[in-house]
Amino acid sequence: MRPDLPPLKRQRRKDLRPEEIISAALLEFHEKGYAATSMGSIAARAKIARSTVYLYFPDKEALIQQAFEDRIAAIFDRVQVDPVMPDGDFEQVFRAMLTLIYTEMVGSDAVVLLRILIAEGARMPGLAQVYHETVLSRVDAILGRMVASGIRSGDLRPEVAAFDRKIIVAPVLVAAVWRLTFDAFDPLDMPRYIDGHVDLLTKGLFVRP
Amino acid sequence: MRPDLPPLKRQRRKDLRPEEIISAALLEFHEKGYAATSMGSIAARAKIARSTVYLYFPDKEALIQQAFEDRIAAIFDRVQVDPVMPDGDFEQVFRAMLTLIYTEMVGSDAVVLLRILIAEGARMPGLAQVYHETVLSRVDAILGRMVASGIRSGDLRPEVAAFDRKIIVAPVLVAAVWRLTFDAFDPLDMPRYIDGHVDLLTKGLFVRP
DNA sequence: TGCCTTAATGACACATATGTCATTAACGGG
DNA sequence: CCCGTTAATGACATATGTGTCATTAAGGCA
Repeated sequence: MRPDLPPLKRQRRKDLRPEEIISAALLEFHEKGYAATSMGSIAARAKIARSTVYLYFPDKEALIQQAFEDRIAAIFDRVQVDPVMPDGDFEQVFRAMLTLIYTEMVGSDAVVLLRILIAEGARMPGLAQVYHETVLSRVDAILGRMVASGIRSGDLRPEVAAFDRKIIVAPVLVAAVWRLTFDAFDPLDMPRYIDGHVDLLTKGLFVRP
Repeated sequence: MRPDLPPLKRQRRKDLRPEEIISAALLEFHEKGYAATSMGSIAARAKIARSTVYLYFPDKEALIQQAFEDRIAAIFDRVQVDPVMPDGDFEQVFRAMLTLIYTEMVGSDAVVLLRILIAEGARMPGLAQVYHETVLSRVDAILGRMVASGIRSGDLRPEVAAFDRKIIVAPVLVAAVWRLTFDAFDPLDMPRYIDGHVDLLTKGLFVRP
């Protein structure tokens, strides 16, 4: 295991720096939180001088803003499916969709973003807005189309159209928060959790014969 | 309107200070976030010298810990009902319980605590533990009793017993987070939200005839 | 009223963060 | 191969925060 200690004399790579800095920053934010993280520790993690960071980002807020836009774009690139799923078995459709959201939510940078957003969102409207416009409104729109289609096909109760659709996906967010905060001493049983969620949803949303 | 500027020479009141400091601290935490708040600004808000704070709390972490315990106790003092509600109309029971949780959650210090918890919980296990042991496990226990009773009476589907009960109250937490973060530019319609939540819950939890 | 306990204060020594700028050296084109 | 552009650096000036301690004065009691 070669220790990367040989300090590998200074390198010039203008185009790679931003991404490296963002990655380092998100790691630091994850460990210490946004407010408690200094530009110095970010630079250290990226193995560059602190002043180098200022070459690419005017300050910490610009950095987190850029990080948000980048990572959110990455998530949607990865998912990229616009689930116009078959109108067939709606329970299956919901389960598939929720499983997708769960896996995209718990793994990856999305959780870190979420935590920063909750912690600092009120003081950084830019972040909240980006997140709202991209992630939230898009998810809501997709859900809206699914629900409308389900009602048309007679699978879903018409009253569901009036729901605030945040209610439908709320357990996902709670699961994410739980893993961030309480999982250490009261771990979440994900399969059981998802089963419960789907069961509650379908039995609640579907017209009973 | 008498300006309270006349600096009202220094007062000695050992017994009132802790509460005053905690209140000031929570206001600061709410505005700037926990990590970004300094002992100095807390002292300023409480109108005392910074060094006076150290007379009562060794550091910021001890202060927030005490604040948590105090405020959580206050919430339960205020609520204090152990809802062994009538087994009659379960939809009404759920609605009453959820309305209670909603009002206790959105107003008051509970939201500030929640935000701090999500932001810093991973780095401050003490906070997470207090919150988990008091608020969460108690709410879960109450819910558990309600569900068991509902199943016994034949109102609730037996499968509900296997649910992770966090799913049932998840929309409450989402509403709280939403108000903290997105309400400024996409306000939450609470009555409609609660209606949707109750409707989803009951139609999902109840045995259909 | 005047004294004494001690709550409250202001200042000190130290630590950490920010943003800027003159200097250094990587490395690609001539 | 060397030289010029410029990415990268280290140091400086400034700002803000922490924790401690000797000093001050509030206010209850004799």
